[in-house]
Amino acid sequence: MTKTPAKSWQAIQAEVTRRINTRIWPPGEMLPNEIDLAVEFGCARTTVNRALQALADKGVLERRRKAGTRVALNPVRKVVLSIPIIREEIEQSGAGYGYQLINAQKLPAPPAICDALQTPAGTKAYSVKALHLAGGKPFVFEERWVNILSVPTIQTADLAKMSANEWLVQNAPFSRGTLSFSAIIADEALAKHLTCPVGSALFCLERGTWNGEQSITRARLYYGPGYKMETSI
Amino acid sequence: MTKTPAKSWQAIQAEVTRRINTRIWPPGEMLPNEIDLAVEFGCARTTVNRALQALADKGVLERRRKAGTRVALNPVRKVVLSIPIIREEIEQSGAGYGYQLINAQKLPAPPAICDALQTPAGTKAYSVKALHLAGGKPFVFEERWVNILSVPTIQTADLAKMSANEWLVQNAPFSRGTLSFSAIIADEALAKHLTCPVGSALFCLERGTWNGEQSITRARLYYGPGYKMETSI
DNA sequence: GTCGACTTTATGTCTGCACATAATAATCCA
DNA sequence: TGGATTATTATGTGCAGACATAAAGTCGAC
Repeated sequence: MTKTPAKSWQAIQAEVTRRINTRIWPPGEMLPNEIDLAVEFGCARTTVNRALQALADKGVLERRRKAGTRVALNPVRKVVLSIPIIREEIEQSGAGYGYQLINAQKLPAPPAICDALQTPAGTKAYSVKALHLAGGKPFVFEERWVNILSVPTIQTADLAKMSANEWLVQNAPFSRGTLSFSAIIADEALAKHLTCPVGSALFCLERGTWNGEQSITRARLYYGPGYKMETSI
Repeated sequence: MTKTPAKSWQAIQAEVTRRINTRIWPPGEMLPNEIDLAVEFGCARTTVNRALQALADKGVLERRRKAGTRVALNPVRKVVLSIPIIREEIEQSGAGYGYQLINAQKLPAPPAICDALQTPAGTKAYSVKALHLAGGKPFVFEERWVNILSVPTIQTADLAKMSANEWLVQNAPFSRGTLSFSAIIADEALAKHLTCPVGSALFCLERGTWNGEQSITRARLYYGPGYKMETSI
């Protein structure tokens, strides 16, 4: 067996990845325990542990106490997706960022929203509609409901100057959230806001946030036609 | 200052998260260095380091040598998205999984594909079209091109029995890949395959994989109307 | 004053050791 | 034989100490 001199845990990670990719350790294969690997690599077990844990986080390895470590049968299931901050995303593309508040008002929330916000049916919530512009053109249409039981102060915020998202980030902490991606047909209202044809396919990102058990907000971001959200593995 | 007895790095992570959420450390705020935190928490610096690193990985903190650690201005940008294995996704929903090969043949690849596969324009590639069924109904339509310069053996694979994805996972290792999500209008061909109306909005996942500098495959998965890809933060 | 070289500092990582924990394997007893 | 108890084992985590490294700050030469 070839001696593999390793310096850092990243080097070990790379070597393990290489062995997986070259099928030295095919999917499903058990790999030697940390102590043996540490001996082989000439380093401390802690270092091996760190490398393997990182790979397990990525979903490349599956580890169980006592059972040991094995190569995941379905590699590459987990991807780190950076949810772009709209402003940054636009500015990085070189276009100027613009923001336009369409309206913000307290309204009786539709049943689906009351359900999502966990408020009694018919409760009022704060509705915010806004447009994010790239180079003066509509880029994302934002449709948001804010739970005024959790965040009453939003009603006094000047959302024409600061986007609801930025305001919430600074004023309403949250502990967990959900995200979903879907495709949706542009109806007349959406088409008008995004100045695109009715019937276009829009990429939709829906986000809900909670602070503990309290629901904060629920937002839908409709991206203009042709938008792609990209990431790499 | 209140003494915070901490047991594990997860507890420290939780405490730091709490301080961020409650604005004790607002966005942009510098936090004490690891040594001071270790003293405060009554643990080793290693333990603090681990907690903070985990938070930095999540995008909650920004760390730079010498500069120190600060609360990220734009929290929660990074999300771990588990790309569902179609078969598992369907089986988990309780529906039976079905797979149907539509066709697999060597064809001159369109320019966009040659470009993506990094082969000379007009080169032939292996085209695979297939359908994944949930409970007998079309769920995902898969349109794939495989680089036969990198993976010639795919031409002899029996893709009626094993999906191209599974075959590739077992036979063609890759070192990196790209993913993109978008929304697309169902044209006649797509509508026919997915038995949905022409003009439906389809969620589209496009994946490209490479082994080193060699391109392996490029696939598009078209999900039926109404599909949502979900994750939580 | 400006540019480089040196110092300082906070994080990054490694080591060796110890003990905790989960899950399997082995054993024991009814 | 079968079910519960105990041992074994691989990973999970903690600690103290050391050195590495990047980057900000400082100081000196010109």
